[in-house]
Amino acid sequence: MIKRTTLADIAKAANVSMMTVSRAINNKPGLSDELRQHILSLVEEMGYRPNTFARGLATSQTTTIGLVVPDNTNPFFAQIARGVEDAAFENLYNIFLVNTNEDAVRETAALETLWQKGIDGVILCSSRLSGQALEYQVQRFPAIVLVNRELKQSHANLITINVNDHRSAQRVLQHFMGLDRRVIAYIGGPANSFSNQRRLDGYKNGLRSAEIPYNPQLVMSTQPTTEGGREAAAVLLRRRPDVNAIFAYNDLVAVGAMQMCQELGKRVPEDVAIIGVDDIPLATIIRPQLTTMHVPLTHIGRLAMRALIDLIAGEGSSAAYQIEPELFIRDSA
Amino acid sequence: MIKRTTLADIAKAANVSMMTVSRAINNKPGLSDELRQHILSLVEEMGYRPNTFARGLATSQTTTIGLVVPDNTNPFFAQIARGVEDAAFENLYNIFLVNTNEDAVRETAALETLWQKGIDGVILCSSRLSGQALEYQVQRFPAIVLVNRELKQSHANLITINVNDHRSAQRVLQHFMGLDRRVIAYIGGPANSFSNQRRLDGYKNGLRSAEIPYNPQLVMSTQPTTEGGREAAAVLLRRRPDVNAIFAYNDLVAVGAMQMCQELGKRVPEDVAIIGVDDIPLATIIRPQLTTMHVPLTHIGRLAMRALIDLIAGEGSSAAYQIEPELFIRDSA
DNA sequence: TACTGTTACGTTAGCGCTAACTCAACACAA
DNA sequence: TTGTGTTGAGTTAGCGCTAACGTAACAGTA
Repeated sequence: MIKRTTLADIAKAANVSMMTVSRAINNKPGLSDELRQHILSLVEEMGYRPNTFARGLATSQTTTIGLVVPDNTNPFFAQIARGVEDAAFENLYNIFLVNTNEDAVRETAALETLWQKGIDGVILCSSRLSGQALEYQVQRFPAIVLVNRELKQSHANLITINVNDHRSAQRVLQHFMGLDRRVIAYIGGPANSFSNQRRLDGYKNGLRSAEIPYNPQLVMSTQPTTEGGREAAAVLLRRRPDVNAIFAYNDLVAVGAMQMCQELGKRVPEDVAIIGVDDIPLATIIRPQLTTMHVPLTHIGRLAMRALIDLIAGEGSSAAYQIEPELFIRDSA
Repeated sequence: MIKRTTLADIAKAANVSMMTVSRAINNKPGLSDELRQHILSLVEEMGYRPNTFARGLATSQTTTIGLVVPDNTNPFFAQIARGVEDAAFENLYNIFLVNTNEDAVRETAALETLWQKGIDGVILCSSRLSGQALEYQVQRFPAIVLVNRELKQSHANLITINVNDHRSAQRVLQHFMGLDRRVIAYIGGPANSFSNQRRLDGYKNGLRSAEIPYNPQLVMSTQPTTEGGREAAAVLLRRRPDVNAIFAYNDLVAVGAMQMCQELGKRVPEDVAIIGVDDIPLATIIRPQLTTMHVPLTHIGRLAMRALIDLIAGEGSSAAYQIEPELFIRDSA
């Protein structure tokens, strides 16, 4: 390991005070351009890099944020994380990545250690915390961005980013209507998921607009995985073999449902039309290619990071972004 | 934001010196159990959490490591990252995640900022750095684990973890032989990839054992994506329509190749047998399910993290782990 | 009794940096 | 000449913590 060059080393070499060096490297006024150039060249030459701990201790600012996701393996969060990381890199921020495994206890523990690290802010995705616990976290961190979650009260240091699930579901139903499908099932995600609730509302709403009565038999709840989609579809098709359209919680569920349909002898999209949500890479890999509500995941990640930076800088203000997904019509519906 | 409780606050409340409190919370000897208990209860009560910056500055130890991957969106790295993160969480470590986008310049920049943060160690996956640049990084960090990359010289603070690509390729060829396939193509990854080189060697070796002459016409090089697999397979099948087995660089390439085969009227596995490497989730989602060399990715991640922790603690020593993949026979071969 | 070790603490100093203040030198106006 | 800014530095203090050393009190040994 290399011994680090410190501010003091530079100061000695330049025969000035540490403060002058500090001003030079932080681009602050108070010294002649000539001297600044001289110091900067010494910095370069001696390979000086500021110690982030010392700086953090002195300023109580790190250029570090926390990114909390249920599972970075899930393409949905992987894409968001990538967007966050890209924007962070461009702005010289570093990110702590933590998985919560959809577990509120682990999520709390993660936020605890992040807080100890004194980070500047958090991007919290699909939080499973209760409203109260979330309020606590919001007021303890300097800045926080909530993705896929809302909060009743607004806070000066809080920004939320949500997909317009309600309209998303309505758009899907509208497309099914255009295809003349009337027996439309909804294979939803975990019951405690907020976006699931909103999509279900949108689904009911869409039915109402088309004057189709809502039938609980056509609504399932399952894990947001292909396996979950398979199981739910199996149960659904046994219960209601006349189903001719499925709106799935996400693409993973949609793919699972699609395969189960095919295994049970249904053709997709001829017999059963299927639409997912998210537009993960798998959607275009699978055959037939999946019709889905495209959600700009990387964009959301970048947006979250930029919003957080503004919040940290005190330039942003409380806001609630709504992301409007777009229907990408491919082969499954 | 909440004003933090400091060591001094606790010390004052307990009417002891800060050092005694420090000893109590760090579980070090030098005070009575009674006093320790009293202090710990005060810590609990007053909600004290040590400031990591101050501690880092005083000890030059963070409990933080860097995880550098080409792209966290790639299921291969996502799985590894998940393993790393899980092991880190269990050991109370935090991880900085950085993407390099397969770009050596960005990789260097990433390592630079990580070094500034004074992290305890790095897990560097599929590094694109030159041997020389890598040597430099190895000697600058306290501890480093290289995944999917080797280094000629060994270092006391370095551990490498590699998949046995050579044997992997041989195993694939052996399986093809068992299926009586003799016109075997290799669709490789980027030319500058090390594992690609090793797999190609294994491929050649496997051919030699079977006394099949090596034919460059049957070897392609492409991007490690489904799109890359599609393109390469299209070219390959035009050039050699008699190909009856394809060994793909990874599962993504295998899936792309499989789809192109099907689109060109070849049945998989009857006309063309296909085997990939990695066993990402997609392998069991796609139909026919992909026969592939299973690589225990999450396990590799956990192993990397544990090895790094040992290295940091000074308990580990230079080592080169070889991971032996296993052939998972499914439907594509 | 004097010496030696052990236990249970306290003191000092410093990690590397920056905020906030001080101060000298000079220019310029009244 | 005196007063008033302005510029370009330096000085001081402290962020919160811990390593290393110091020390008082007591027990055990010869």
